[in-house]
Amino acid sequence: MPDTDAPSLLTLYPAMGSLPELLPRLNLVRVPAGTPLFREHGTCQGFPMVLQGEVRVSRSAANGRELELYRVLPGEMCLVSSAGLFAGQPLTAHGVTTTDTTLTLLSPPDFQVAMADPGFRNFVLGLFALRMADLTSLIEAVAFQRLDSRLAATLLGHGQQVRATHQALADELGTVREIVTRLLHRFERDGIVELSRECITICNSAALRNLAALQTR
Amino acid sequence: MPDTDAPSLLTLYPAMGSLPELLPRLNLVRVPAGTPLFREHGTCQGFPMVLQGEVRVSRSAANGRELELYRVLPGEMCLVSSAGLFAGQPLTAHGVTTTDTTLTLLSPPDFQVAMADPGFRNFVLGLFALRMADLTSLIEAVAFQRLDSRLAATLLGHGQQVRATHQALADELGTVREIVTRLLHRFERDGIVELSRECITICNSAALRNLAALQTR
DNA sequence: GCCGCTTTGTGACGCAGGTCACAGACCCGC
DNA sequence: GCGGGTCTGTGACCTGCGTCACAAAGCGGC
Repeated sequence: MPDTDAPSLLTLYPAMGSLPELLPRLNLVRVPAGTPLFREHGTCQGFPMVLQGEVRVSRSAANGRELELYRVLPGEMCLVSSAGLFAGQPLTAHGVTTTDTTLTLLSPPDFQVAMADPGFRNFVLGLFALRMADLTSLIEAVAFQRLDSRLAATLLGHGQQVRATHQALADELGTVREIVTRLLHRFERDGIVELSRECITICNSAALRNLAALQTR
Repeated sequence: MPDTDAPSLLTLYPAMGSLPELLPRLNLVRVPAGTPLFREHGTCQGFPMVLQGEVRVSRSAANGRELELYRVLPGEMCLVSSAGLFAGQPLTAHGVTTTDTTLTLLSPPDFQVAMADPGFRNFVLGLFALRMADLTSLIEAVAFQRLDSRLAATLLGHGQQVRATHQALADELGTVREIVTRLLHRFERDGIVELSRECITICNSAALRNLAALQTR
């Protein structure tokens, strides 16, 4: 894992520039990949800001299936978790780091202070807007797109070489392992990907993009 | 349509109490049921606040199917439409009034002014939080619940007598008319509802609640 | 090499939900 | 009452996706 120094907080969160008084109170935390940061029904301590790494936010259902809602990248904040702080408490999702991650937590009172700043305010509102758009797109995908289409899109979002188990992909899509295996083999048969253990190599990304393009079910 | 005077803005939006300077700039608009307020890819003029009535926010897919995202009730604001103002422009949903509706529009500059007030800020953040929770619940429903379950829940949300066409219910659920008809007849056969043209009477709401309760598919 | 783990492959089977192509039923205006 | 509309009913059929119950790889430790 290439582990350079974390880029400075101000680079990723320029809106904090006008809030120098808060900076000393932010202590960075480094956590390894796979650390659970919060889970459903838990309470939320504050507003996580990611400096480096990635947080996977997903929701799991009764039957043990799971579905990824979105990922939090450096320069973003995790709003689902913080959303609990405004209205009814209980979190509706859980978050886990996918890689080694550096983050910091803005306490609720500090958040209030920060929100008094117009720049920070617009930053947060922008994040909210993006998330809402993400979620509605996900709704549309789940409701109207076929799984092969969604799997194609997911693969494209993981680079040329996708290092993931079929189960992990299933959890991302909200389905089960067998289906992912089946679809991947269909892709392989069509020369779109090559498969090996925990590794999917994309051969024909044009075809994948084609599949990913809206396709009713 | 029982049409009393609209309750005062301050009753529904107490957070506006500390912003008296904005009140004179808010002019109320009355629109009839079925008025389209905004559509996807449109731009957004401002932040709609509903005083009376209801706005249905939904998203439609390529194949002509439609899916309701949520409804905006008096005392709320429509955030999907306003979200476009922060980040990338294009709206991802469209909104239509379901009944005669009274609303007012907060212009973007006025919104900025309002957001400077801590009370209003928390009000807006609370709404965002609620919407996010709504949307994630919808995602879970669409991904993991069966249609009979979701239909049951939808019926329960419409009072004792549901006045709606099967097509309208289908649009709410993101499915097609035939399926709704089929499921409703199953409900009728089981003595849960009684059917007549554009009207569904709930006989056994306990059974409906039972159906609506999480049920894997 | 042996053993136990995780990951993958596979085929039979079921079923919810979507599609199509209708036929009635009801409603309203003329 | 007749003819247009919008609603509703229905049955045959298809298919994506999930379930189950396995078997076989590959990988690692000892």
